This record gives sequence, C-alpha cells and structure tokens, in this order.
Amino acid sequence: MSTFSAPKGIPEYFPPSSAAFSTVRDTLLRSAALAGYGYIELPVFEETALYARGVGESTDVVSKEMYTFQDKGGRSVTLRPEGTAGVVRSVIEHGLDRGQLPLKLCYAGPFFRYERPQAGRYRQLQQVGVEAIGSDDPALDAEVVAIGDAGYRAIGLTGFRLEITSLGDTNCRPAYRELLQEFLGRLPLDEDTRRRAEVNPLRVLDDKRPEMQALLADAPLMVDHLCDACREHFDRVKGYLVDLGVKFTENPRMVRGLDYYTRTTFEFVHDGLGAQSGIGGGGRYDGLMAELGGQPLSGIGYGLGVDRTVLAAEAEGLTVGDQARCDVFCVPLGDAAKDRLVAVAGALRAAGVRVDLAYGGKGLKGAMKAADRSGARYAVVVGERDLAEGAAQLKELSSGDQRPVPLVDLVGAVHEALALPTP
RNA sequence: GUGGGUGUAGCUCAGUCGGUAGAGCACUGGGUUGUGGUCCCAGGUGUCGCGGGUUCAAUUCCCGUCACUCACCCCA
Repeated sequence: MSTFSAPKGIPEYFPPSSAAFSTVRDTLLRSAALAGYGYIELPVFEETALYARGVGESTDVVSKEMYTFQDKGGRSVTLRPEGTAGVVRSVIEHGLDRGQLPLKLCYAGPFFRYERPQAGRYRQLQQVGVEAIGSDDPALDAEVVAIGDAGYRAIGLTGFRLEITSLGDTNCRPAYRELLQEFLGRLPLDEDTRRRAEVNPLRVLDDKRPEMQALLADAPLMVDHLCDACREHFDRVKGYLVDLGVKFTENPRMVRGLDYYTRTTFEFVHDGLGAQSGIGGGGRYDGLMAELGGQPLSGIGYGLGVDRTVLAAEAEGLTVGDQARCDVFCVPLGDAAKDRLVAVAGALRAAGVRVDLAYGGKGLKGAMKAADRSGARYAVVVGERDLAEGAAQLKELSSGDQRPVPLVDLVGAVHEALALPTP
C-alpha cells in the first residue's frame, strides 16, 4: 500500500500555525500598501527565456535551480524562481509604464527553485515583493528599504539587521570588475573559485571560508571605485535612510545572486535562523526594463521571504496572528436547542462575529471542552430550560462568568460584549 | 551536486546487551442526570521506513535502499 506525500521540500501551513503565516504575509503587504503600492497578481510560470534573459544565464538560479518543462504545445515554460522579471514583463506588455512614474506595484505568492532543502530553504518559497519602476530618485531607494524594514517591525521583529551597499552601474562596474579579476588572478584559488572569478568575480568576495576571507582582506571593493554619479546616489540614499530613522550597516562585500542588480542593493539578515539567515533582500535594476524590451527605465524592488520571516518570529518567541478560531462557540443541549442555535450562529456571522457550534451531538462536557479549545471568548449555552424561557446563557470563558440573555437580543449582546464596531 | 545525522502510535520521543514495544501530548467517554480550562479513571491504534542477509527467533546485528533532516553550495 502506498500513500501520498507532498512534493519534496515544500512547506505546508495548517491551523494553528497557518495563522502566523497569513498574518506575516498580510502585514508585509500592508506595509507596502501604506506607501501607495498597488497589488499585482501574476502567473506562476512564464516562458523560460524571460528568466534566462532577465535574471541572467550565469546565475545559479537560472543555470541549475529552475523548474523548467515543456507544455503540450511544445513551449518551454518555467515556474517563476523570483518575481521581478515577471513584473517587468507585465509592465512592458501592458504599457503600465505609460502613466505617472514611478509605477509602484506589490505582490505575494509562491516561487520555485530546485535546490536541496534545508532549514529555511524550500523548493516552494513564499515572498512578498514590491517594485517601483521609472525613477532613479535616491529617496525612492530609501522608501523601498524603509517599507521593508517597517513591515518586519509591524510583525514585531527586532532581531534583524539591514545591510546595504552599492554595486555601481554600467559606467563604473566594468572597470572595477577588471580590477577585481586582476587581483583575484594573483591569488592561489581552487578550481571552483577560479571559475567563479571568471563568471561572476563579485561573488567570490562573500566566500564564507575563513582562509578565503584572509586572502581577500585587501581585495578592491566596489564602493571605493564608484563613479561620481553612483557615489552621490549612494550617499543620498544613506542620508534619506537616516532621515527615515532606518538603522543600517554597510556591507561592501554583499553579493546578490541575480545579475540585474545595479547601484543600491540591500539585505535583511536575522541571526536566529541557522545557515539561511537572509529574510529579505532587493535592490536597483536600472537596466532590466530595456533588457526585456521596454523603455530604458530604472527600477528598484525587494523580495521578502514569508517562510523565513515566520521562522524569525518563532526564533524571537513572538506569537503572530490570532490564535483563536472564533469569538463565540455555541453549545446546544438537545435537538430543539440545536435547531435554534444553528440559526443563531448564522445570525451572529451575518453580524460579523466569528462563530462555531458543537456538532455531532457532543455531550455538554465535550461541547464545553470544544468551546475551550476553539479559543472563543464566549460560549452560548442553550438547553430545554433556556428555550422555555426564551433565553441563552452567555458565558465568558476566561472568567467563567455567565448570565442569561434573551435569545432575541443575543446578537446585540454578543456584539456589545466583544466590543465590535456597530455595523 | 557533495557530506553528516535520524527513521518506533496522529504529534514529541523512550526502549529492547536478539524473545514481535511503552510514555507524555492529542482524541473519545466517565467521575459531575446543564458547564470547559486543574485533577482522577477508562478506551483504541503500530506492516518498529522498505528489501535482503545471519539466526530456532530480527524492531534490535549486518548489507542495501528510500525518506526525512542539518550543513556545504546558493539564496527568500
């Protein structure tokens, strides 16, 4: 006999822990909405060439981590490994960049990378992202960073840090890249690292091995070789971050795995997670619109990992999301009471109250236990005796206080007891 | 792709120096003919990951395999 299991490396969220997941996602989205980012919902797969061109052939994401397959029409399609390329494609396709700029968009959903799973690394990962397209104003860079930071803080996280740097642009990065390659060429590198030095020399800089870090101590850094325009841009971004009260540290060796990044790049790092410590990251991509066939507009965005943010909240001991399934739990004693409470539950829900009821003819003890486990603040108990009097017993579960309420007034009484806004 | 660790009840795990297995949690009922969260009592489940080998006998020892997991790599 065989049973089914979820595909390898894919996390699933179900009650009660799913409350933390959805609350984290919604809170991160809310932070973006507060800055005027409009919601965009996009396909979870695109034609493969979009990622090859947009993200970069040389990246690990494209070269070995994509879920790529042929559809029945013989087209090569790929489950989205990240969000920016798809957003930019949609912006170009639908001419969203013809109106007021910057165009500000946010999204949430699953992304897919074929990697070996481990703590905090999944094959289906959930991100909340934003993209702001059509302005290279450094204040916009600061805004994007700040709403990411604000999103984490709204969840209650405090144990993370923000690292930023500038990767330069097409004006200054090629010269720096040569300088770095020249430097790396003089080092005794192993074969893998030497290959990386040729394909993407910047990535050699954040090698974790201590002996490599020692070798790289005197390596030239991009931030020391920025052109005047990039230098000024970076300085102004940092100035705005100070104005916004966002704390950050500079990490001149930070590297991003996607080729499109230019100038400002940043990462949110949490130390409570094990090896996969990045909970979110992003940056500028000033060449991407043109690369994908659109106007030569600049852009900046981020992707925040919902799964890892949930893990970070757990690591900090935070309780995120409403742990209660409902506000009121109905306990009927006998068939007549049950018939009445089924209707009462419907009326309460119509008034915006979350209600559950003891189904299946549970005994009183069992029904009260179910009420307790549901997390409800109140139980509504109705038996034959109450029915005869036209009353229900409204019991506050935390205190045990119970009082009779006329059945006809129950919706109003519950509404008042829960202090809900009047409809 | 490369290493290490672990597979026993729905969950978290104990255990058997080889004689087919247990505790807590959870669930259901009762103690309380109409009151939960504490307490007490009762109830049920396991192809001991899978396949092969050694043995009178394997969940235990050996080999293989698969799965999960952590780390490298890379990233959210």
